[in-house]
Amino acid sequence: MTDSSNDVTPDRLCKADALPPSDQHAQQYVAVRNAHETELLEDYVELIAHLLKHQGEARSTDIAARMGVSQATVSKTVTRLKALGLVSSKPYRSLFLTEKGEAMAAMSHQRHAIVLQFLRALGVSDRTARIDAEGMEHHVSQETLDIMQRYTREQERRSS
Amino acid sequence: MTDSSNDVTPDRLCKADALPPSDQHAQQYVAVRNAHETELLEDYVELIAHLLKHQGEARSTDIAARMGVSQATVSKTVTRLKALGLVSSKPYRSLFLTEKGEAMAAMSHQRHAIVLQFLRALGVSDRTARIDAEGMEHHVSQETLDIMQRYTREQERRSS
DNA sequence: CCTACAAGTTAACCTTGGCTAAAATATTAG
DNA sequence: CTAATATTTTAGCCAAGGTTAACTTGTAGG
Repeated sequence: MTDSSNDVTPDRLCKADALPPSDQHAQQYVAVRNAHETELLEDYVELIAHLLKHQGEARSTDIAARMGVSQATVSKTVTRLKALGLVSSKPYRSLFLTEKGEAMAAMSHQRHAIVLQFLRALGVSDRTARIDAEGMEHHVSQETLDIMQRYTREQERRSS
Repeated sequence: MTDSSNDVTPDRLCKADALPPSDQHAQQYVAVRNAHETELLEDYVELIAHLLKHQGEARSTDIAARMGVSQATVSKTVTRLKALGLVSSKPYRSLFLTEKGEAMAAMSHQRHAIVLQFLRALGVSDRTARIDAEGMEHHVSQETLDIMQRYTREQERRSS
């Protein structure tokens, strides 16, 4: 029995609780896995962009400190970012973003900002909002982002 | 210069945009990495609990289909779940949750439901809400969950 | 100028979470 | 009961993202 639709399921137990069909359900997990793949890259370029803008320079040391990892890890990840054409740098020198990297950083930063502002508008404390936004940002679709942005604006309008 | 607080930063460019201090910033990423570690485990136990409840049985085949991975992958992950004391099973037979596994499944399911309902209450379409909830659920703190739940109830009250 | 220290890189290792292919075990049909 | 089919497990592979330790390169001070 490969198909689970013709089963002797205790249907009395479920209701609105039912899962979507297998293939559709699988796509959800696939989407999450895909998000995971780019997550770290996005965090890096976002952070690099920020450092470039606010410190004038993006150094491995600072990235390591901010990401909470060792410099060796940064070095390895940067190698990957370079291979992907997101970052450029000369050996032992500080980092720069390619156009592609900048584009990704801008997108990522915008999404991050939308989620963060939304959480604050909802009433979440600053500390928590920051942590949650960091984790959530990569999993929020455009549709939801639009709705969040609308909500935030609505809240701001009211409190002014 | 290890400390980045005494820098010649172009401060005119920032504002509300400033990053938190390095150590605090690092904690955010650490939190996300920690969440990632348990994410998959939670998804598995949640799914197993669901299958047990709705199909009466949790089989590797179904899990593989629902998660969108190969059976070999399921087998390997289940080994890990068993080592962690979340799942029990005899070789070549279907799976069960330990008490610990059931507790985790219940928590995870509740969180999932809160996030999903919240997104729907916000006005996100069902399809998108499902996908986003799947990705977001592991990154939403208790504080935010409480606020989401309150919001959802508020919405439901209004539309009745 | 050269020496010490800071910063970046490399090497060797680990775990997780995927995969395919092949082997072992159940189940079902004839 | 046995043969075909379905399911589960195992083995061997890979990439990502961590680690520490050792090495290289850059930068300041004396």
